[in-house]
Amino acid sequence: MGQAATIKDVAQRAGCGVATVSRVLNSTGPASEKMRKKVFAAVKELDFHFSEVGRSLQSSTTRTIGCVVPSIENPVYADAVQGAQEVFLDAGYQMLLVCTNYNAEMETHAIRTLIAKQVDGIILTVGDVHNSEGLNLIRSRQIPYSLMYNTAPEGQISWAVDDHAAAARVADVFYENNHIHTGFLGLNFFNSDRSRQRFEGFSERCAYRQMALPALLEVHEDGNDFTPHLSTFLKQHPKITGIFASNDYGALAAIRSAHQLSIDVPHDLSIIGFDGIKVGQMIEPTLATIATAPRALGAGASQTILSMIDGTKPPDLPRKDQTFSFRAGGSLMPLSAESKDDGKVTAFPPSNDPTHKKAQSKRRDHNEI
Amino acid sequence: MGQAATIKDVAQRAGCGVATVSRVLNSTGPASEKMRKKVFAAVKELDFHFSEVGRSLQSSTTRTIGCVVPSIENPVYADAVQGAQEVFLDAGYQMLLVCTNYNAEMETHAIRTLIAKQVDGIILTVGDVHNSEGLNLIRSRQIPYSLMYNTAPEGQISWAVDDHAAAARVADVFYENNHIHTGFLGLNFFNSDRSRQRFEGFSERCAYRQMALPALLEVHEDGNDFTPHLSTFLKQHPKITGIFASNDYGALAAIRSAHQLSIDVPHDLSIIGFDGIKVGQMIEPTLATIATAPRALGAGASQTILSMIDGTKPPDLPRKDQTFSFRAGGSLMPLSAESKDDGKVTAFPPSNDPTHKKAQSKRRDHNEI
DNA sequence: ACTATAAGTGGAAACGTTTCCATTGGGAGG
DNA sequence: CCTCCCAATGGAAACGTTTCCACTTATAGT
Repeated sequence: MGQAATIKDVAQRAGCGVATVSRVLNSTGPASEKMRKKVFAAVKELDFHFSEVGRSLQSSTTRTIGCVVPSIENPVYADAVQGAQEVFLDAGYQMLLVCTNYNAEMETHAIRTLIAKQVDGIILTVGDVHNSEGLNLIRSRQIPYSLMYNTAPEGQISWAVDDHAAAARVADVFYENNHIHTGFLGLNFFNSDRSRQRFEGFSERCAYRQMALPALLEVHEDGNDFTPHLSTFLKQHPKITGIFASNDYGALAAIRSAHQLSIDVPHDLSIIGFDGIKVGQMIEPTLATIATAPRALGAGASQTILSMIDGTKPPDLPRKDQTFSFRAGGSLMPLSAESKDDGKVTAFPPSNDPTHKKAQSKRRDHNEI
Repeated sequence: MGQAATIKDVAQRAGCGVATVSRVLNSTGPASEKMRKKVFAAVKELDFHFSEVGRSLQSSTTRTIGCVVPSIENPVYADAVQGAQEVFLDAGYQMLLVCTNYNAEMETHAIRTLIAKQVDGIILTVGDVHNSEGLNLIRSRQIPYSLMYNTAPEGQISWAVDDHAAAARVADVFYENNHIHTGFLGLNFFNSDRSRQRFEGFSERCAYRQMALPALLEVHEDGNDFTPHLSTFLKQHPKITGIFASNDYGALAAIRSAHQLSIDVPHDLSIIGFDGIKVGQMIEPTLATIATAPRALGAGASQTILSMIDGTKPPDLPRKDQTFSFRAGGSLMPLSAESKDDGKVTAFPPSNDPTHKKAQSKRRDHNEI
């Protein structure tokens, strides 16, 4: 079995021209039964398979899609990529995957190469949607594409969670549970516009609800040394009873650090995450969070691209408020309304919750250390 | 900017032949300074980039690698894939990713297509390494490949955790901590030879240590209803003090279910997981587990393939006992030696641990309900 | 001044397909 | 028996590269 057989070998073996072989194998033209038999026999004997490269050159179509995401170590992207991949695979496309590690240069280079490889479409999450060289290339080349997890600029399509609205929803939830003084835990705050969007949405709704403006605790991904940061933060902002973390890992880290500081979650401190990773429901306490559907987003983006390719009607984008939902969990607990000591409106009648009082004093103890 | 410019357009614009353009751009032959200037100018004006498709056809090389894994929703594979991808990207290769969802048919089909696309190499995790049609195809075509996470059959290369030895190590750990009666929690037991290998390694070492043979609790991925299974299992095997879960998610689920059954981990029941996922260290109690290095495995497999391609010396496979390490965690606690009531050798002097006694009685209460 | 060499260049073949077009042959309708 | 048509077929061009080879020109050595 030396080198792979080509269509010429088949033609020779079957005693016909290459055109006939092509027609038979692709059922794309007339052929006598006799010839068909001979061709199929030759194919079997030679174990022939078409070279997609030759095909691509001729048809200028590769049945390959490019996918560019920051990292699949983040399960949100991993799920989205997998969702996308399944849709493409079903449609007969394979997927070239590139992880950029949040590096703009890699992003540009990867996209350039994808274009050179003549992918039929690109699905991507860029670092900065308003200033992406790669994205510009794609657009100028008129290659079908869909953004993912980027807030879509005017006239562009993006399958994304509405970070702004979701974060606002978190503010509502805190409000409904009488948490007036909150903090925002931002991971990669300056590296990811998503994190910033969440802070913005959260802050605005807090203001609208006449809650205290959230205090910002910005942390970098690297640290296992998060506990001292949290400690300092809570001392600086002793009134805080709830923390919104910009993603679930941040929320888990916060729970863990709180534990180490003898701050009980949720009695002393409520925590809400973002993303809805699977593990959030497998731990104790379960994580209150914004649940999202990464697979569905990935699948949607894929279908959009497929429909651009074959000209069919693209799927409707989900309504913005359907891109997420709040998922209750043990890390969030209502505060008795009495502790709303800041003169704001009282939405719920006070309830005497001894647990909470104890929690309060505990916190105070801690802060006075 | 209509259709993409080709090398012919450049040649025409620069007033030379295509051969010259090719030589200039690839620095693969002589060219006068004047011509070089003209060519580069033309390239810039036309925004020319080589078509990789045309190149591939001519060079029968695609600078593309195939990657086949069961699923990247499992962070172990996600990390391995990302590790592999980075190495390939650095070497100028991109990666076609296919997730098979543990489906043998998809596996075969995907591999067939990858071969048709003439990938320069394939990195893969197959369902059954002794009976994989796709793997046979790859081998008969003599395409550079490396297995990942499959125990390598004679003469094949695989970057994998030594499941057997790692599981044995878990048995040792239980033994050293005086846990003599153990259970094995197998996820996807019949779907994954990895799970089975772990059970085997664990059982054998238990036998060698003269511990009780582990009871097998087999569960399917689907269930949130794991708690009743665990309850039944523990009633049937009341002596069990330690459970080895075939992966970390199983371990987390076990901890959670134990919690719901008012069984305290680790006081009433110790749990050890497998894989060492990141989140295992972010929760309370932290998860004792077998830590593995998926990124390193993925990177190693990639380098093996790269060296097969360019004929350089491949990296050495890690020594089998270096593919994993035991990571201590709060979910495992030593048992006082006194409770080794089954007449086996006593490796450690008894220590009066009141906590443990309490735990024992608690468990008994539970079992009698 | 004349050759031997080297540098610079372009034409054309090859890679593996698909598809247009021309050619052949046979059957049906006149 | 002669046309006409259509089915069946094969040759060849085209897709975008690289590379072999042949050709021209200039340079240097005698």
